Amino acid sequence: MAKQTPTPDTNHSNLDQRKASILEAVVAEHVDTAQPVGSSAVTQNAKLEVSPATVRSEMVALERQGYLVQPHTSAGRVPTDKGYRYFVDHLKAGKLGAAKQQHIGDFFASVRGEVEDVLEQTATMLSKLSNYTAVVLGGSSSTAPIVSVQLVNLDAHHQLLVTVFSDGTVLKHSVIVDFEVDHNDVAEASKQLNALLHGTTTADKVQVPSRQDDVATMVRESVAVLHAERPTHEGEQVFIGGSSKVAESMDGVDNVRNVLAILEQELVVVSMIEEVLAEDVAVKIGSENQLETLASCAVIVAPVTVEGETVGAVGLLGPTRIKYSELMATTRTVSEHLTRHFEGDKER
Amino acid sequence: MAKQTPTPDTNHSNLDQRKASILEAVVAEHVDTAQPVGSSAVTQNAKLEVSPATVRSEMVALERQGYLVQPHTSAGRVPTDKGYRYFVDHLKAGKLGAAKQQHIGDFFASVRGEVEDVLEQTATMLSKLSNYTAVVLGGSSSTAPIVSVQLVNLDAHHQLLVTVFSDGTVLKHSVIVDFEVDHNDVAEASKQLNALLHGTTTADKVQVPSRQDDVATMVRESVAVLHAERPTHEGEQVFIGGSSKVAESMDGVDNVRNVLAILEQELVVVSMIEEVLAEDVAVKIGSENQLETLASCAVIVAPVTVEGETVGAVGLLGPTRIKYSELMATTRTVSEHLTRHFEGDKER
DNA sequence: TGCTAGCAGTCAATTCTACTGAGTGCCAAG
DNA sequence: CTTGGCACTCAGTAGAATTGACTGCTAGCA
Repeated sequence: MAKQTPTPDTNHSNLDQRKASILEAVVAEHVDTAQPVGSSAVTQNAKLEVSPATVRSEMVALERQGYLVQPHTSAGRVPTDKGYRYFVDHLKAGKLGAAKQQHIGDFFASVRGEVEDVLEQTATMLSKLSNYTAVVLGGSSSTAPIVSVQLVNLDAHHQLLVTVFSDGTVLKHSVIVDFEVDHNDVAEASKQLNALLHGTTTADKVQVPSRQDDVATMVRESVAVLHAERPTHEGEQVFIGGSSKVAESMDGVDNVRNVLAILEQELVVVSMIEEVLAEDVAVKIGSENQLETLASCAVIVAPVTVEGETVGAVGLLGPTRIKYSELMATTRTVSEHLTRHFEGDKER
Repeated sequence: MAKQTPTPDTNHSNLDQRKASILEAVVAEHVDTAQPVGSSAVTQNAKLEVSPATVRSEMVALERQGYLVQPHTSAGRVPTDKGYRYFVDHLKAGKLGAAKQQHIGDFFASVRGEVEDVLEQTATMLSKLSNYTAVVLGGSSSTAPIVSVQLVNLDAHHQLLVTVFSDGTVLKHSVIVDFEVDHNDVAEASKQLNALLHGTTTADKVQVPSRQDDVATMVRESVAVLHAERPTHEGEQVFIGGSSKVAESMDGVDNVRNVLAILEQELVVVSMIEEVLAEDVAVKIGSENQLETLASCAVIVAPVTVEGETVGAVGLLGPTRIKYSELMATTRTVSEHLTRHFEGDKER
C-alpha cells in the first residue's frame, strides 16, 4: 500500500498541485460569474488536461477539507473563506494593468492641496478605480513640531485650544476650568503657551508653571489636554469613498444596511482597519473579520509608512467574491504613491 | 341645471371637503401600509359616512385631476406627488409626541463640545429618531471676528494660512507664491497678518501694504485668499447621519445606489438643501426635486437662524411615502433647539 | 493505481396553469 | 346624489410539470 503516493491527501495546509489548480480555477470562475462552478467549467478553464470526472473526485476531497462548499446537491461548488484564504496566500504578487497604473500615477501627479483633501480625493479615486468602497486612514500628527498655539475664549468656563503643527495639521481641544476666566488672562495664557510649546512635539515633555493663579492653571490644563494620551485613534481621520458601491456589490438589503451602518461609525472602521494592519496581514476574508456583520466581506489593507512609522492606511471593502490579485495590487500601488507623496512633502 | 351645486369639480387647487378627506385618508393609509388603497379601506378609515361606491366615484375624479393613480386596473389608488403636495399644503401644523419632544430636549440638554461635534451628533440623533437619513448643514463663519492668523511654511512656494475665529472656527487656506520664500519672511508675514487682521471679520476691508517685497506679497496674497468671495457653499459643512437608513427605506437597489451616490457628493447635498430653503418651502416631494435621481424621495428642511440670518439647516431625506406631519414637526423642533443652542452660545 | 466515460439521481430554477381575491366601473333603483 | 349589486379585470400565489446543470458512483481501461 505504501508506494510513492503523489497524492498524499494531507490535512495540512498544503494541497497537491492539481487540487491547487482546481481551487484556483474555481475561485477565478466564481469571482467572474458569481455562480457556483461545476466540474466541466473547471476543465475548460484550467490548463489541466483531465476529464470532468477526475475534477469531480478532486472537488469532493477539496470539499471534505473545507475549501469548497456546495450550495445544494445538484449545484457546482463555491469557495469557502478557507478556500479564498488558500488562494490569496498562494497568490504570486500580481501586476497591475498599465492603464490603471497610469491612472493612479496621473492622479498623484496632479493632486494638490492640503493633506485632508488629498486623502479624501484618494479615497474617491480608489473607489472609482476599483468599483468598491475605499477607506483611507490619515494618521495623527504627533510627530510634527508645533508652530503656534492659540487659546480662544468661548464662554466663562470654556476655552478652545487651537494648535497648528508645522505640517499644516490643526487640532482643536476643549479646555474647561472651574473658575470664571478673565479675557486678559486668556491672552496671557495664550502667550505663555506659545513660548512654552513652540517647536516642541506632543511627545516632548515641557516644564509647566506650578503657580496656582488662573493663567498658570489654564496653561497647565491646556498642555495636559494636548499631551493627554489620546483614547486610541483620536486624531485619526477616516475618509470613505464610494459608500454607494456597497449597494452594488453586496447582495441582500440587510447586508447592505449592516455594512453601511458600520461605515457610519468611524471608530469601528478605524479599529477594523487597524486590526488587519496589526496582524501584518493585508487581507481579511469573510469570517476572519472580527465583526460578524462583515462575514460576507473581504477587506484589503495596505499601510502608509513614512520614515518607518505607520502614519495611515489604504483599504478596500468588498464582497468575498472579489478580484484579490488585482485589487491587492491596486491597494499596494496607491499606498506606495501616498507614501511617496508624503515623503516628498517632508523633503522639500 | 344651474342649481346650488356644492361640488363644482373645479380644476383649481381646491378640492371640496369630501375629496380632501378621501385624499387624506388615502395618503394616511398608504403611508402606513405601503399598499395601494381601495375604496372600502377609505370608508373604514375616514370619518366619512358614505359607501365605498361613492368613494369610488370621487376617486375617479381625484385621479382625473392628478392626485391619485392606479398601479394597475384592479388595484387601489396611490397618491401622486401632486397628491402628497396637496396633503402637505393643507396639513395643520402637527404636534410632536411628548416622548420624542422629551428625547430631543434631553439630547440638547446634554450635548457638549465643539460646533462640529454638536452638528454631527445632531445628525445622528435625528436619524435615529426618525429612522431616515438626516442632513445637518453648518453655515460658514464669516461673521465672527478673527482671533489669530498663522502662516505656516509647507514648502518653498507653498504656505498654509490658518485662521482662528472667536467662535472657535478654524479655516485653512493654501497660499502659493511664485518666488522661493525665506523662513524668516514667513514669520514676519505672520506677524503682520496678525496685526492687520486681528479683530476684523472676513467681510471687513483692510489696508494691505503695497510694497513689492516678498513679505508684503505674502501678506497681500493671504488676505486675498481669505477675503476671496467663496465659491458658493465653501466653508459650509455637511453632516450626514444614518445613510444606512437609505437601504431600509428606499426600495430597489438602483434607487439605493443612486441616493447614496448623491449623499456622497457634499456639494450636491448642499445645493439640494439650499434649493428647498431658497424657495421658503419646507418640503420637496418626488419630482419637485431638481435631481431626477430623487424622484422617489421626499426632502424636509428647516432653517437654523441666528439673529435673523440663516446659518445652517436641518434636513431629512426619505421616500415620498413618509409621515409628513410627524417628521416636519420633528425637523422643526430640532432646528429650533439648534437655533437656541447657538444663540445661547452667543449670549454667554 | 489512477483516469475516464457513462449513467442514474438530485434538486434549484423555470414555466405553465388555474385559481383567488381585492378592487374597479357601471347601472339601475332609492 | 347616493347606494347596492354585478360583471369584469388583473396581480399575485400556489401547485404541477419540465428542464437542465450538476453530482456521485461504478465499471472498464491504460
